[in-house]
Amino acid sequence: MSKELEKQYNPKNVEDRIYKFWLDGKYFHANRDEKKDTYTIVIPPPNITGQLHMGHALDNTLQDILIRFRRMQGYDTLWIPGTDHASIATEAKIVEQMRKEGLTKEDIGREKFLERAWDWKKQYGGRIVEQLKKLGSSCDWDRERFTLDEGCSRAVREVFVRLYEKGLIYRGERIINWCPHCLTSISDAEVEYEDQAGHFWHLRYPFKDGSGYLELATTRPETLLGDTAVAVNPNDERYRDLVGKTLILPIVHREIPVIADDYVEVDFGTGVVKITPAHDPNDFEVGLRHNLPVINVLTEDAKIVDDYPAYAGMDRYEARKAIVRDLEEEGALVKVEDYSHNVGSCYRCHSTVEPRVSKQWFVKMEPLAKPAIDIVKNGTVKFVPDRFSKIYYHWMENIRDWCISRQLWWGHRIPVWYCDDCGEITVARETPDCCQKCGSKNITQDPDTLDTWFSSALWPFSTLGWPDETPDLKHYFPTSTLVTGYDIITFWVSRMIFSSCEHMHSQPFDTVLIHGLVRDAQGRKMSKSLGNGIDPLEIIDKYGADALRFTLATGNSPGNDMRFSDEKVEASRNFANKLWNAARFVLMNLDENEPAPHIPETLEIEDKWILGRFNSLVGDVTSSLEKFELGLAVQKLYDFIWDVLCDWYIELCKIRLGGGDVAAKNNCKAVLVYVMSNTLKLLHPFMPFITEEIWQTLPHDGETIMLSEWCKYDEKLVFAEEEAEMERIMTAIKAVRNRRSEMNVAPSKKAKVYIATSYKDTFETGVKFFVKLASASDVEVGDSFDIDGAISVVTADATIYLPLAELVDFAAERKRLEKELAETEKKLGFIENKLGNPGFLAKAPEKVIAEQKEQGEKLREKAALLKSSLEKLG
RNA sequence: GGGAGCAUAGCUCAGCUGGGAGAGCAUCUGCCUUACAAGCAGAGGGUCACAGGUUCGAGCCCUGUUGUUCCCACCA
Repeated sequence: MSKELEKQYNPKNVEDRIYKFWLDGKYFHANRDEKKDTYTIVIPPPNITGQLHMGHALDNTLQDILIRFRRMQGYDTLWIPGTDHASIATEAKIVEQMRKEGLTKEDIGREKFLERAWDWKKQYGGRIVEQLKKLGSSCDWDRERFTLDEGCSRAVREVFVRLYEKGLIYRGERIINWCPHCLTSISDAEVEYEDQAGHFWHLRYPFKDGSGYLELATTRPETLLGDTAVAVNPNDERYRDLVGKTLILPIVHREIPVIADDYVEVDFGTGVVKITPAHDPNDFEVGLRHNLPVINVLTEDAKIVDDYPAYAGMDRYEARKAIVRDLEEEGALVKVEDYSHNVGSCYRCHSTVEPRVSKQWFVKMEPLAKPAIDIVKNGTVKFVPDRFSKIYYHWMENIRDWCISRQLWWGHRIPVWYCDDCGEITVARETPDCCQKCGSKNITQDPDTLDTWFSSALWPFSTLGWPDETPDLKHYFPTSTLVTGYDIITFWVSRMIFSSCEHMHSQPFDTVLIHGLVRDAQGRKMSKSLGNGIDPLEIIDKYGADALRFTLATGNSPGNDMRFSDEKVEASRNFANKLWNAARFVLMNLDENEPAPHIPETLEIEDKWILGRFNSLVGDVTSSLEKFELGLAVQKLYDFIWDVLCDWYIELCKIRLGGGDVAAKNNCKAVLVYVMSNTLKLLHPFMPFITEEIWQTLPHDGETIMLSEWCKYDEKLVFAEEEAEMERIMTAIKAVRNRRSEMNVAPSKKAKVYIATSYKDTFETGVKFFVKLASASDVEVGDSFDIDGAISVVTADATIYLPLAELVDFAAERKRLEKELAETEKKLGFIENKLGNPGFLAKAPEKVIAEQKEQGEKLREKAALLKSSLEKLG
């Protein structure tokens, strides 16, 4: 024993070693104990392209806190780690990598491309996993999964086939969001909208019969090439007679009809809308209703098609300029206005999305959404904080069919084969060798892959072995808590919920704990383009993982964003150091063969006080954690360790530890070890490394703190009387310190202290505390004293005299006492007012009234003592 | 256009089901008191955005206003 610790805590000497110790001990591994209740978390799988950022650090810190807490509470805990193949993001990276080599996807072909992608995964997929370990994450690495691994792929195929067979997956020619840069369709959720400055071009389309023209406005004049009608509202008096007439489309000189449709707003613009079914979702709908032709004028990469020689090959914006110029020449341009409108862009590459008509696979959402809404409404799945369920409902209630096919190569290939002979579609779990209808061997698999979120939607059960009925699935599903940011509720959380309802007939998890974004010190979103991102690994390197975790947990309430700054991490680092030094103090007082933590038979008042305070802490921290109030829990721990344990209890212990009474010394050590060791347990989920390191050096039972038993609130450790007594003493000590400080009396200058009080026993017990903590040379306790030239310090329980006559300015002393009396009487006034209010006495709870009475009594006593002190001053 | 969050000490934020406001950092004063100067002991600093309302009592609940951030939405 008597291990020496360094004077300052150095996480670098500790963290990697401790993490290896945990891994070697297999402490993270879930052993599937059928007798225990389970607590399960699945990690939001980070992209294999990713590097650990502050968002991950926060997300995983919160998960690790919860999982460590529950593990110590005795649950059979499982935290499943894994990564996401991130089809669009990864493919973009590989394409970019190839571009630098002068290669394209088509150059090397699908097979070679996928080889490259898997190489990428091998090379970089493990990077973020290693970074999660640096953070201290206690994941069961033996169960690590990947969304594109064998098992997840089986789950994806199973789900696809099931939904197809139920008629919930269909293929259709629809207008979808197309990214002209990524060259793939994307879902509605993957489009980000923002206001952009643009223009409103007012155009006139002439009637074929020469009877004038219709004026309309557009933000995208280039789409005019694909116009197949012009629409007005059927109730619009101005245009009623014109419906059915024929217009000549400028430039193109195609004949198009004037149609009537409710979609057109009478009051907006001229009340006339050009209809381009191929390039606008609304126009597409109008086109369907009116059987309009769909004329596609743009290529995949958003250039004008060859059908229009004048503009063929032009980029959409180039074409816009050219067409506006030509419209002007033709006299069809009336005017141009500035106009700000909402433009959608790809969430991955931020190119402006192009609505495009194409054949895609969709999931029919309405039947899936209903049970998913119910399961939240009936409380089976709870959002924390609850307000996020509104976002969820809103999304689910207005949901549209989910476009799941992607024109990408990296991902789950759609399990659909087309027969080249009979045209039949074969949808199968296993790769078929012939057409299910005609038996032809000439079948070709659909070239597309599935949306990344299709596989992550199955994550809570695919990672446990589904579609097989594995023991893990039976034991650990449904999972307990999902921890994630509010930014992916629609992308991910909602899809896991409806997928689980559909395939598991149960909730995927009981609680969704939502956290906010980690912003920079100025409150800006951390982003690559701003270059204001803070690298968690650098922070860990500089301050340690515990300090980072503590910072992320502190002052963070569910759902709210937080700001991150070095100053905050410094404060956390200082706290770790404080704890470290408290441990050093305890250790240097221990002998070899010190017994394991226990509460001794004989307890002094200060022991009962600290045990009582500790016991309350146990209750507070436990209930806060159970309510997901991690920020509150960590604050309570900070306050207890620093203000209660270090600033008071350890100081008080020095009296016995420095004395000659061996029995007293041993009792003191026992309490100290007990409180320290158990406090470490409470702190362990937040600061796993330092708590393990210290716990190991203290007397302990068991191999590791992370498997030690979580403390329980104990009725036997309630010492209300002793706590009250200690508070009286502490209040008096603080008052003396305050007076001495105000008078600039150096701590080295000791003075005798006279305590006049009706709590004589309490203060007799406290004499040694005054000597130690209030610079007292000697203490005398009595009913009253009459000392000339002393300054008096008044609390509710005592008047304390300090004979520092040479330092006393009596005029100032009088002033000070008068001021304090005024303040006391003011406070007393408030309370007496309240107690004199019949409404208060009639309606306030007993407890509150009693508290107020007690407080009033204290203030009255204090006022009386102050008055008598003033009288004595003369 | 709809919805949500936030507004508390100079700064960053806590404040659980309503009982008279807290922390960290910063500032000021004194201390190397043998665990810790990444420390110890003190101090100053707030009509809890504004205006109403409910209540014996409001930072907390209700209504409105202002500022701010975000989400959702097919007005060309």
